[in-house]
Amino acid sequence: MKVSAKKKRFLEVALQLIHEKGFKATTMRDVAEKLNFKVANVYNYIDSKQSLLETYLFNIQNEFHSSIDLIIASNHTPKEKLRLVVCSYIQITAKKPFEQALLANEWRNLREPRLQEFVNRRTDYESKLKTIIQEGVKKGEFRIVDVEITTHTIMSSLRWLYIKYVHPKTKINSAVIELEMANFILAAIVKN
Amino acid sequence: MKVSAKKKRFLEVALQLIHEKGFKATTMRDVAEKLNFKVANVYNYIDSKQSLLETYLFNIQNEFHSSIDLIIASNHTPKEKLRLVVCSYIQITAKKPFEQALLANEWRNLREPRLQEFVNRRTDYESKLKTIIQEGVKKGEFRIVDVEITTHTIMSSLRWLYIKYVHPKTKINSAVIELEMANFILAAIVKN
DNA sequence: GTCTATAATTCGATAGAC
DNA sequence: GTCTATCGAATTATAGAC
Repeated sequence: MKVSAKKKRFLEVALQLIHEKGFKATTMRDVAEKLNFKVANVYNYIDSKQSLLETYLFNIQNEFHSSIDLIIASNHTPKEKLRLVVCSYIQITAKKPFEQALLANEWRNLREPRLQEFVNRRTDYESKLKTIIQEGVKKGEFRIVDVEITTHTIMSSLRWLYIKYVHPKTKINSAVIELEMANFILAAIVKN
Repeated sequence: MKVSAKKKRFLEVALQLIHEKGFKATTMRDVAEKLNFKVANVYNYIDSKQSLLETYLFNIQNEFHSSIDLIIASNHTPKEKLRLVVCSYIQITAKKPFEQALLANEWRNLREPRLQEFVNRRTDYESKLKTIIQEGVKKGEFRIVDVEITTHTIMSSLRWLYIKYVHPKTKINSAVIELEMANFILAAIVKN
């Protein structure tokens, strides 16, 4: 399915506005105004405001899953897998910082049954990461940690990074960020 | 100023609803209904929906500041200071998990000029933590890290914890969580 | 403190002409 | 695809009686 250049622009503008003001606070009138047309035209591009949110969230969520699935299926050690998860997380964030911001802040605005679907898939991602941690502890690569707390903490520690890309004060070097973050997280749980 | 038991109950119910549904999505009708009276009575307890949000956010923000100010003024080493910051952060979260959730998720709904005020104070808190990290690096207690990234990462890693207290699956032992989190964060940056 | 009634706005979405 | 016009619903907040 082809997406026209106009629709692409619509989706970008809406995404940025929703990030800035929040989903509920962003009106379709806001989006239309920024694109210099009237509200009614919004519905040339989307079915509803809700479906718009769903598009952003499920697309990037799928991307995270594809990425971690590849890593889990690989033959790396848990330590290497964890480093790869961190780096790929940052790469996705770098590529789609606004979507990542929505993932962090706006998913609550989904409605059932999509909300439950989203939460389930997020839990699923957490379980995948948890498996890596667990394996690392079992193999003696990682310190003995509370696996659930550690998994949540690692995920949470990465969650702020979109700010770096949304509001770049200077030119961003993702390699530097990847190194810094991976060092932090690995140092936190790898055995000496 | 005395707060009546009824007002206290009102503030609690409203807080929980705002946490569950989000600030924008929570209507004063929702709150009234849960308290078994009509919408109009809401305004016996508050001036406006906005001022309600401000109350929650600035109260807990002040608590975080009081706490870190004491730690900074102490004679502890940077490493000990960081441990204390982590532990006091968790203690405040344990005491006020719903307010902490608002701090993480709903602050965007503040309006100017209070929004700017809030953001400034938050930046101020970050600077205080940054100072501790910087001191630790300078004294050779901490690895050489990017101080800004590390500060944000530490703060972000703590931000999910309210979930543990809002949805307690089992009886929560805060001492265990404090130990686990402090170990994680200190291991991440303390030199061997 | 509780109610009814209502003002004043805002917003998502549709109808239908061009 | 763009517009005007408008519906219908929801929401914050106030006025005023009891």
